[in-house]
Amino acid sequence: MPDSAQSKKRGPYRTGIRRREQLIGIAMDVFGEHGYAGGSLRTIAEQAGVNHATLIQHFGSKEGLLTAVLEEWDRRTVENSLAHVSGLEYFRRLPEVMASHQDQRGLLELFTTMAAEASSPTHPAHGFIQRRYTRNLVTLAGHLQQAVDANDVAPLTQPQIDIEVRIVTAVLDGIGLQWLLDPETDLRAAVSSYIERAIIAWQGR
Amino acid sequence: MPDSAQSKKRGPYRTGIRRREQLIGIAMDVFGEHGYAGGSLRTIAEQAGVNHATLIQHFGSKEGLLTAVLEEWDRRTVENSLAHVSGLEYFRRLPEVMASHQDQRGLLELFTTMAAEASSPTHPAHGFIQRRYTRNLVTLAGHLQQAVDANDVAPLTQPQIDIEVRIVTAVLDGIGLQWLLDPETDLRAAVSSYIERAIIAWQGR
DNA sequence: GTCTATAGACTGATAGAC
DNA sequence: GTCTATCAGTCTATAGAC
Repeated sequence: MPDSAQSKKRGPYRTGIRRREQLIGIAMDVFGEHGYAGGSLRTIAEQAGVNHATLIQHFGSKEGLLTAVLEEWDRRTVENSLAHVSGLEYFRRLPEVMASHQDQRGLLELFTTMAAEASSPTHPAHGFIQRRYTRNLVTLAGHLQQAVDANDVAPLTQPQIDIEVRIVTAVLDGIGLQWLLDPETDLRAAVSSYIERAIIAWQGR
Repeated sequence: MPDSAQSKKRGPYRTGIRRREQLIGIAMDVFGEHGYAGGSLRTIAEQAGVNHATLIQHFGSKEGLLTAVLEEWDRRTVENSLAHVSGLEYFRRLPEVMASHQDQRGLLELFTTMAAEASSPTHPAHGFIQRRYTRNLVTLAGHLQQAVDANDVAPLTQPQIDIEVRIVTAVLDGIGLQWLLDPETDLRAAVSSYIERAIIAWQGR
């Protein structure tokens, strides 16, 4: 397991970082399953096999842990799937991206639960989720605009683009929720069905 | 206000019922804003100006109160909007129905938060929400099938119908969430935009 | 029908031993 | 870096007075 050269001097430092990542992973599952208010530090600590005070030591507070969890989630979803893709191809990839969530139910539970909970302005993650959605809409709008510029689809006004990317986002969120509630739901087929029709509609004007 | 004939004998009974309805209404707001785990009986009782023990007396337990809230929400949304409409007309009404939610933010918050929270099988409302979604999908599928039978749209297989109504539901849920996160969102325009395109796609095969 | 009082468990957080 | 011990606060629920 240990690197032969550096394990003795930096061992403790390494284990600290790894422990931190492990704690974040477990917190993701618990927050995803019980929400923020319903997921206690003690529950998370128990599943990790550490004391609940350790969590405070690492993250300062419960809200600090939540922030770390959200940043990790952001990092995974961004780096994960959609780099090096742009324009219409970006949208064509979305069914595949959603289908990949089926292997990580906890992540999708976290996202769905936090987005709903954080719609209340008093929730600790409210600002984070708001910024996250805005950024996502801007990204999607950029790719659709790019498709327009490349003549892959017919021209669209800015308000039209705004509505289109909102609908795409809504379909992804809504179908994800339906899959959580009923795993029989064919995620890929539903998203694919919508995207294909949307692209045809964008092209045919 | 009181019925002249019976008010004296049944007065206390009446106030009990009215109080119960008032408590349910306040609980809807609190659960909608803080979720189930985050919305305490004390907070609800405080906003109602009664003791928290009163809530237990009325509803037996916190979960009993949640059940009462969900049933009331179900009753309102069902009776409210879409009776006496069927087939394609049912879908054409949806943008208007969603737009009407803008006057009752609390109800939409409740629905969104509970649906997400209850995706966890351990949540008290899990079964209720599952049945609610199934029933809704069946209703939508029935109206789409009716449109097919009336030759308002081209024939669709059963799996196709299933996917179509899932996408419609997803759009409604997803756009609702976006409006909660950003009240600038044009609910009506987004839903209307999707429904119109969907109907055109259903017709043109 | 609503109240006070209280039980008993759980919460997030702090201090200090090792 | 992780632990135990403990804090004050909050939770749901019960019992009984009025």
